[in-house]
Amino acid sequence: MAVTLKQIAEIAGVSRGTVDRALHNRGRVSPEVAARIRQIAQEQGYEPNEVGRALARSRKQTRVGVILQSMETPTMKIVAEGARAAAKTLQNQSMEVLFRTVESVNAAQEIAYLDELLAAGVQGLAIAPVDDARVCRKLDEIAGQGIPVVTFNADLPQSKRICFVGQDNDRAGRTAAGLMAMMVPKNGKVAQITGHLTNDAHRTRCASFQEEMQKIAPDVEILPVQPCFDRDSYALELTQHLLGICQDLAGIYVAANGQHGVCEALRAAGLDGKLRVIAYDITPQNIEDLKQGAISILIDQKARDQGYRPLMILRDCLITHTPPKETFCYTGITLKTRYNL
Amino acid sequence: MAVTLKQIAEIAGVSRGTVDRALHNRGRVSPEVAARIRQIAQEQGYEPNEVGRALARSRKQTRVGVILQSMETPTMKIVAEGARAAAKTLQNQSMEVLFRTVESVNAAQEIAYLDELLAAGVQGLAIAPVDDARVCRKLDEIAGQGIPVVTFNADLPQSKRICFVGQDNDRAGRTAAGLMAMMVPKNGKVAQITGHLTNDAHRTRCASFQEEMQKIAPDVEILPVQPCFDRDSYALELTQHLLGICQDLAGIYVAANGQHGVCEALRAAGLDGKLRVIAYDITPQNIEDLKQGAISILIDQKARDQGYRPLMILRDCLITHTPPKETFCYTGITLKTRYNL
DNA sequence: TTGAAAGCGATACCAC
DNA sequence: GTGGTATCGCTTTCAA
Repeated sequence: MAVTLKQIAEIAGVSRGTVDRALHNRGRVSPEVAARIRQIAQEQGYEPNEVGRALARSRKQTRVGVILQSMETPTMKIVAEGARAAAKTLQNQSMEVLFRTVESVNAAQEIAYLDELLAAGVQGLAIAPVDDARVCRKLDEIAGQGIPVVTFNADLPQSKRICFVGQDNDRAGRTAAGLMAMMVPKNGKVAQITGHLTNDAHRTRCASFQEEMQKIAPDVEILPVQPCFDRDSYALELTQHLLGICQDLAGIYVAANGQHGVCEALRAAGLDGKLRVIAYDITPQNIEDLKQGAISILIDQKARDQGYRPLMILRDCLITHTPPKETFCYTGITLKTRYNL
Repeated sequence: MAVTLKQIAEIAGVSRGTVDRALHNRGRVSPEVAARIRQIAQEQGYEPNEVGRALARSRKQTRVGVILQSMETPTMKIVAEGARAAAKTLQNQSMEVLFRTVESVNAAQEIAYLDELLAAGVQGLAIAPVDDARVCRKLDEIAGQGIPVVTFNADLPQSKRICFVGQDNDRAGRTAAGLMAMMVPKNGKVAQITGHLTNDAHRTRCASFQEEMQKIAPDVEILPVQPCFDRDSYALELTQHLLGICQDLAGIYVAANGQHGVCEALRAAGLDGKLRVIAYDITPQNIEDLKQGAISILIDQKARDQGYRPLMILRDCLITHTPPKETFCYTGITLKTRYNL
């Protein structure tokens, strides 16, 4: 059995309260006594029992808020699951988590919920933010009150949030390039379809893909980025058009939504499985298209972690006063084929 | 705040002890009272607080043993890390974990350690077993005493272990095939290098690879499996020989150790990065060869999980009396390129 | 069959 | 500055 506070107190000939204060720098301990206690703790290899701590802390509940947007999307549903799982774990500890979810993209709603959560007395916030200046300002205002804010899934880098949890789109784009380069023949052509040209994540995924492809596979011709506005119907048309004008198309990089449109176009042309398609996110539809061979490889963003980790970060901030080590807390990039779903 | 045992006791007008006995079927409670208590718990949505439980249980320590073999290998070192991490978490709860490690493959040593742990009074065992009939018999003997045994990393399927935690070699082989088929040109040739023809994992990885390749890429010629006895030097020679006799070699599947030998041969021939190499396990050397482009894709076996999960399974067995749901508890198959390490 | 009470390890508040 | 003490939620004797 590991040594406990009580044992250290006995060895030092002081009370447990004093040991606690000394070891956790809570003050009100004379320097000499504190030093001696720390010395003993060191010698005995004292490590606080997290279970005991959690239970003791559970009298003083701390309350945090979570705001999720685009709840209708499959990815955000997984993110939400992760957040709920975290909330459940933390409930057993000392944290209460208040959820607010918004459908699609709605800055006004997010701001309203922020006010609501603030009024409910939350001491920390995790938010999947809409890319909107007003939301950004609001977050800065909240952060100014000393309330830690964590962004997840999407970031507002210019805001005063303490950290961001989500995908590294630059690496994701390069990962896609690395795979594409290994899968298409020299002198093949590769098309890029993205969601919105104005979306930061989408832009980065394409820019990095393109840059990396030029570096590692200069002989492969990269066609210009085509936005499909995250719509399958547009993606389908775009793909059909591409197939028409470009005989030697060897691969399609789908940086955002619209994946199924691409797959349908390929299927209609009898080309599914013949071209290499790299796309993002494990959604039911994508899984289907992966299984049927239309999508070659999916790049996944560990959506569950994106919901789970922000709450753990808030716990560390609020309970153990440990700020996150990194401002950018990237969730891993995982690769899925039909064989390792 | 969630409802507690105490609150339920108040509502039911009985003591906490009675509620506890009723809800956890510990007996010594009249059926009517038990029914009423369960009813109330249901209504109130009672869920036991895991932190409270863990703390209360920590007075009665339970002891388990872990035996690791082939400790000199990079993979097993990672497995060991996972086990140590689990031990640390469990220490805060109610479990003491005794470790025994053996270098290379040594059935006699494993058996000696099994006896040692038994003598130390372990109530559960996790073991990375040597494939040896005596070890198998010993495990059966232990299981016969009612001590749950979990195998990990390698299995003894014919033994009475309650479950196995490790890689699904069949799926791993097929995953490799899926990738290889997408990366090599039609009519290319693919070589297979394995460790030992007698090793079950190695054999399965190759057989499944081959079977799947024939199914999805019948035009690709698969060369016969060559064992390199897990040695880089042999793998190097084998690869050089292959390159000599086979001009249109497009890929090499390395099912076991010897990866670096393959990479060196390719490098010497100026072919690193030109051929597709699929290999197993994230080891420092493999990471290096992946970064330098000699290895195309690594299939990883989540070695950490293989050490971590067996101990959690033992905890569930011994503390909450929840047997594992699955006999084969496969750790995920993850794919790594130089971009998503 | 039931209740009362001690205790797991840590925290926090209140006296002194 | 320091010690004493109640408490978190649950388990487990020990009496009754």
